[in-house]
Parts: sequence; C-alpha cells; structure tokens
Amino acid sequence: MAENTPRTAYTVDTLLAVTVRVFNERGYDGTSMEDLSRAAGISKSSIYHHVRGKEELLRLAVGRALDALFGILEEPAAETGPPVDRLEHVVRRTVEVLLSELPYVTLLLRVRGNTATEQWALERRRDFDHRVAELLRAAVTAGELRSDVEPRLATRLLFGMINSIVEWYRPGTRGADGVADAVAHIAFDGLRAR
Amino acid sequence: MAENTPRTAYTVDTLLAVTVRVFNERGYDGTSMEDLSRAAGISKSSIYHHVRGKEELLRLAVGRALDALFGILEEPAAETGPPVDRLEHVVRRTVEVLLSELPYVTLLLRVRGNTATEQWALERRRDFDHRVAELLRAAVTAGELRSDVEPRLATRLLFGMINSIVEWYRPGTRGADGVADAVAHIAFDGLRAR
DNA sequence: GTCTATATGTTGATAGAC
DNA sequence: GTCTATCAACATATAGAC
Repeated sequence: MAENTPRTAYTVDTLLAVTVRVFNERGYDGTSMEDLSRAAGISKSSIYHHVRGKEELLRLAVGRALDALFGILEEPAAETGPPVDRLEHVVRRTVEVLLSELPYVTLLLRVRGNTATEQWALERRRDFDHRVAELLRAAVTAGELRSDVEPRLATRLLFGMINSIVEWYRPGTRGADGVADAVAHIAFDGLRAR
Repeated sequence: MAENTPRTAYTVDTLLAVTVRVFNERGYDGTSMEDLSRAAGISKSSIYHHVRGKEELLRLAVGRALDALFGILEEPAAETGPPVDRLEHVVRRTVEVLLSELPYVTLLLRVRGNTATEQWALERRRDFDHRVAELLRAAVTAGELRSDVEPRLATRLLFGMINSIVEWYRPGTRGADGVADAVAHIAFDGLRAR
C-alpha cells in the first residue's frame, strides 16, 4: 500500500481520498485507524481532528457516490424522449459516473449493512434502482423492450453487469466510452452475431 | 440473526453451514468468533475443536463453491458442440450452481484478498474466468458471436451480470430456470424488442 | 493541525476441567 | 464435544502538550 505524504495539511476531502483507497484495498471492516494513519502519513489522533471517526469517513465517501448517481436522474436526457432512449442515457451515464467516481462508487457497492450508515446507503441505492426499474417498465409498456423478461429482474441483471465494472476497471487502459458502448450493446442487442 | 441449536453435535459441515450464513450477513472481517459461537449455540472454544480457526472456515466454504464451479467445465455439454452452445451451457449451469450453492458462492464472490486464503480463492476465480473467456473467443472466431465487443470485456460483463444474482436472489420466490432464461436472453439476444 | 501517551473495549485463540 | 476462564494483541477513541 503506497503511502501519501502531502506537503500541505490535510482537508476532509484529501483525507477522504486516501481513506477510500485503503477501504477499497482492505475492506471497511478490515481497515483499522492505524492502517489509515499509516497510509495518510499522520497519526491516528490527527485523523480525529478532521472527522468524528471511522464511520463518518464511510458516510462522506458513499454520500459522494450517491449524489453523483442521483444527479443522473435529473439530467434532461433522462427525463424527456422515448423511455428506451431515456433508459439508454441512464445506463451510459451510470457507467461514466461509475468510472469518474470509481473509488467512491466501489466503496458504495461493497457496503453490507452492519452499521446505521451502511443501512442508509443501502436504502438510497434501492431508491435509485427503483427509479430505473420504472423507466424500464415504461419502455416495455411502450413496446420498445421485450416483454418476456420481468422488468424488475431485468433491472437487477442490468445493474449487476454495470456495477461489476468496479471489480476490474483500472484507469488508463480503456476509455469510459468503450466500456459504455460494450454495456449498451450487450444489454440492448445481445452478444449473438446478426 | 437467528440462532441454531441442533439436537445432534456439530460436524465440520453443519458448523460450516451456520458460519457461512453469518459471514454473508456481517462480512468475513465483520464477523467475530463470538458472533459465530452465538449463532451456532456453542462456545467459542467448541468451534476450535472442529476447525483450526476462522480462516479455515473461510477456506472450506470458498473451496466448496470453487469445486462446484469448476465441475461445470468438465461436463460433456461444456466440452463438445459449437462454441456458442458450449458457452450457453456454461452460462446456464453457472446460474444453477450459483443458486444451488448460494451461500457458499456468495461468500466466494465477496472475498477481497487480505489473507493468503483469500488470495488463493481470487486466483482460482481468475482461472475459471479465463477458461470461459477462451470459450467466448472461440465463439467469436466461429462467427457465432458479434466481433465488435472484446471477448475479455464481454466475459467480465457477462459474469458481472451472473454473479450479481447472489445480491438479491432468495430461494422460493423464483426457480433457477427462470433466472437462467433471463440471463441467457439478455446476454445473447439483448433486451430490445424485435 | 499534529503529536505522544493512554484509556477502554473487543478480538482470535488457548488451557484445562467435565 | 462441550464448557469456563483467561490471555496477549489489537481495536476505536480521548487527553492534553506543542
């Protein structure tokens, strides 16, 4: 685990960046405040100067990811046009946000529900999924998507595919567009040759 | 968390079943031996009579999942016929095994790599993925699958979709066939109406 | 804003009786 | 096979100096 020793003093944001990296490497429960202090290059008690404790670091990190995801649903292209186009916009933009906020979204997707903060994060994730499931249902009703796959099930599998990207994507090797294209191709038209 | 108090004494297998349930509820790192002893209804030291420690419980559980998955690749239908049919067989059977061994596979898919046992599990998972990626590549070469999505990327997204099932599936609500059909439909033919 | 020192609880694991 | 009792190590968090 590489150490960070910035010249300038830490702010909550810069400390959060280091923290999230370590949380993703070792898992939230597997990370001790000692681990964080070593990675940040400051003492444990200095961390407590910036935040109230370990759980607040988690809350700030997953909150950032959730805000970015919900922002997608407010975009014009997600609220106007044929349902299937709105859905494709949300799918592509979710991939983009996932990649631009990779460490924060990665942490969000690994949250399990042990603490109050984790349960709050799970609840907001469910809200997001429900909003997308409604969009998919509308596209089925409009005859734009096949009706032999239940919308709720399809939404889950679709986001399973998207969310799994955090498990292997590393910046620099491939652009966000390439990944978004691949997801959209498979999700809407499938792998089979025409 | 429901408690288990079996009449008969524990064996490694029955203890493992309880353990895996708790690991999946609280996460491996988030589970203490005290948690396990409470869930099993026996004392901590009684657990140490059956296994050497917490990490051995993890090794036994993920080993069971890995053996089941690798078994699929040895099945006749995975080794004969057109590549695309072999791939579809592996996809459907992976869904089935995932559901029949749900708690064990769930635990396997959440392993991160902190300990030697976890790294061993990650390595075997990579082996499995590579074997399937080769199958997918063969199907592309044979002209059975579209060639504008890189095989390695397609494999990752495909397994992202399949593996995500452990996050929401609960026995009793839907049969394994229904889920396997939905996965195969989306993966090979896509969501769009024809 | 950072430090050293320490309080206080929890952890994985062991010893030895029944 | 199970128990009670216990340990050494490590956890989160705090106190107070600079």
